[in-house]
Amino acid sequence: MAGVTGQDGSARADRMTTERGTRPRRAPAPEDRQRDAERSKRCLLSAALDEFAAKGFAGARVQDIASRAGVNKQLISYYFGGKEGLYRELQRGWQETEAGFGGPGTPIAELALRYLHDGLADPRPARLMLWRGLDPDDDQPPDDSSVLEDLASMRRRQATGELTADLDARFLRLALMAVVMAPMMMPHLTEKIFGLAPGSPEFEELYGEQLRRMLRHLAGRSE
Amino acid sequence: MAGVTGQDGSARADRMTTERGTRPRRAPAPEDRQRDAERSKRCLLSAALDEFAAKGFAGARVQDIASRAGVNKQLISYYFGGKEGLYRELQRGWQETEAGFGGPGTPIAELALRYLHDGLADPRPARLMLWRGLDPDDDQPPDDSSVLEDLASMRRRQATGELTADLDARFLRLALMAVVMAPMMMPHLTEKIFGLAPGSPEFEELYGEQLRRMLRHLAGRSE
DNA sequence: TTCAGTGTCAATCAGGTGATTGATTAACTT
DNA sequence: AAGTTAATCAATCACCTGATTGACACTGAA
Repeated sequence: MAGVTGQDGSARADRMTTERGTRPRRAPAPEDRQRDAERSKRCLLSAALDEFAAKGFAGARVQDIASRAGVNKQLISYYFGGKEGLYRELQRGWQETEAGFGGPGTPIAELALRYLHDGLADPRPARLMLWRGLDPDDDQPPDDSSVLEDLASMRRRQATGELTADLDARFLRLALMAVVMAPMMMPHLTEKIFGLAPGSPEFEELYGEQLRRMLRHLAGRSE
Repeated sequence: MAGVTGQDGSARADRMTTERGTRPRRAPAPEDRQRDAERSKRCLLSAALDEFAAKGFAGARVQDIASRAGVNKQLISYYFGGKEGLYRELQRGWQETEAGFGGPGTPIAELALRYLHDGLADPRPARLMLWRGLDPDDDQPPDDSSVLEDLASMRRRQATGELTADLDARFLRLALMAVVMAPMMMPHLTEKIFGLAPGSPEFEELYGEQLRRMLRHLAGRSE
């Protein structure tokens, strides 16, 4: 984290004397303008996802987030109202893009594999969720709708015979989620057990196939 | 936890003047002596388990641990060499009592239910483990032996027909663990899905039965 | 009673935290 | 060209962290 600062007085002086005189004054700069609030926000959010996912809220340091984003740490207060605001914004933004466990027509195995793939490719959101779940003073938003939706979807699959009706839909929902997320939640243990890095293609291939087989075991009779 | 402190100057003065004069001088106090290093250590360890399990290492505060234990926070340094030493000691002590996933003759369902029961009754060790797994700069001890043992046990069960040979033993190990631990790892979500507190007897009964059924689905043919 | 050793604690320390302040400048408007 | 606004940052703030210090009382032995 030491070499990323690069924000001392000299650099500013350079810009003032050299750049200002060199660059054409009337160039608004299409993509690489020096000052871009949106880009700064984006960088901060991305860096925050990294840091929070890696160390949790209590363990993350705003200085590290700012350094990673390449901006001054004060911007966190400026744009998001502080560390906590940034954290909240992160959750808000992710919840919007979350598709829910739905997907009416898609086979459950395909859904699970997609979640597995996404989670292994970028475990940050899953880890963030885990950390939130562990943190007692992290007020989980109600968000009942998507849960109910998922349960309805599960029951539909049971009615179709895609999933066994022998098991409670709620159990199926939680258990399936747990199995899919296990490699992201316990990467150390996973690697120790499988001898493969959870992020490697080999692992995804292997685990995905196992997931498929497990779901076959949990299928209803008519399928 | 607020009333347990009782460590201000006045209290000490009281003890000095009143108690010393009142209590018989030659009473070594069998169980409730005021100064008992072992008891202090025990209280600190218990309080630390509470705090670390609840907030993780970074989120826990030594002052809170000391207050909960009813002793001065300096004792943490005195007995364990600081916050980190206490954390390590906690892990060491727990690892010793951990029985491993073994249990040769016991049915796998019974083992799973036992783990479920223990975990629901006191989720602290499980949560601590979770937190350790999440924390990147928490050096997990190798501890390969128990993992290998568990895998061997799984394969044995597959050979017996207690578990299907269709699935990889490694997958079975991780998946089963994930499903058992899910309610402890995601208590909020669990309660939202089931409408029951993970700690309630009703939930344990329900979840346990589901676990049993799932294992039946994953049983081999001969059983 | 005296005396040393251990258990305990209040006071303090140095370092790091996130937040605030005020100044400076890029980008835009007139 | 001059003025305005928004974006950025260095410096500083008050606070809190875990660790250290130095004292002191309880305990048991002499």
